[in-house]
Amino acid sequence: MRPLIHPAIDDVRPEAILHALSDPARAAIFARIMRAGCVEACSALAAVGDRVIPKSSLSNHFKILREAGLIRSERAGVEVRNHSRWDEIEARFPGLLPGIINAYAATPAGNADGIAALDDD
Amino acid sequence: MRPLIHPAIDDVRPEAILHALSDPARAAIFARIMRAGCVEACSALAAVGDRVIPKSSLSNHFKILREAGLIRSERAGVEVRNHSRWDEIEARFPGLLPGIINAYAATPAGNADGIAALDDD
DNA sequence: AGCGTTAGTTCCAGATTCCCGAACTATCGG
DNA sequence: CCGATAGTTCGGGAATCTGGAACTAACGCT
Repeated sequence: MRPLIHPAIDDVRPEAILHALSDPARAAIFARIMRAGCVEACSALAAVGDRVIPKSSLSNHFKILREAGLIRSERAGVEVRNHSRWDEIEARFPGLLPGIINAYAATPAGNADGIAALDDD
Repeated sequence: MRPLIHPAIDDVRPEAILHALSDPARAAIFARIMRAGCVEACSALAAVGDRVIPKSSLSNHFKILREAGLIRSERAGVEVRNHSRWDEIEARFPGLLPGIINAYAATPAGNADGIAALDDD
């Protein structure tokens, strides 16, 4: 159980972010973490929309989001607390994340998965 | 040889765009088509950065860009002319493409592949 | 301390997707 | 009709994705 690798902000690559968010389930998870500011992992997110996601897949999704630099995960007792790295990424790649989140929000499927538009908040 | 399918703009899905552009080679190709307004396909784009791309891979890249809704391809004699669908996509998903292109442009690898920042044009 | 429970990770095999050389098709110029 | 050029399709090995099952770690309780 290795200790949760996070890339430095300067090592974050756009293709990793796009790949991570090109899966609607991961985009929905990220939107939820972003919105909540901090969401504990698997148990709280066992479903996206109406689709149930197995624990192992969920664990893998978090890993991909983490290694793309989108979230920061820290162990808090039994569970893992996940924060979005929104501000860091917005500083490095301005407009990237808002564009992506709003694009999903402009879509029926995205809405069904709980991705809502930002309009600066 | 079926006749080049393009999705209607309302059928374009964000995940398809993100997936298409999550490959740096495809992002570079798209940036080039976008910048030139219109670029004939394979022969003119046989290399991205310093990496040579085989014809079959290139053909596949164009297909993915096309089916994601990012470009429109039409046969012109022997060759295929590709146009970016930038305006349509910008109207449907405002800020999405600028965010992505600028993110790549903010990166050494992206620059090496010829992706330059926009700053509205 | 020992046990049960809960939270997540790791392992692995089947399914899917990606990559690219080789063969094929289509169009133009002579 | 022939050759050359532009691009697509085919096929199979490589890489990646998915999810069930087994495993590990941190409590809470007695």
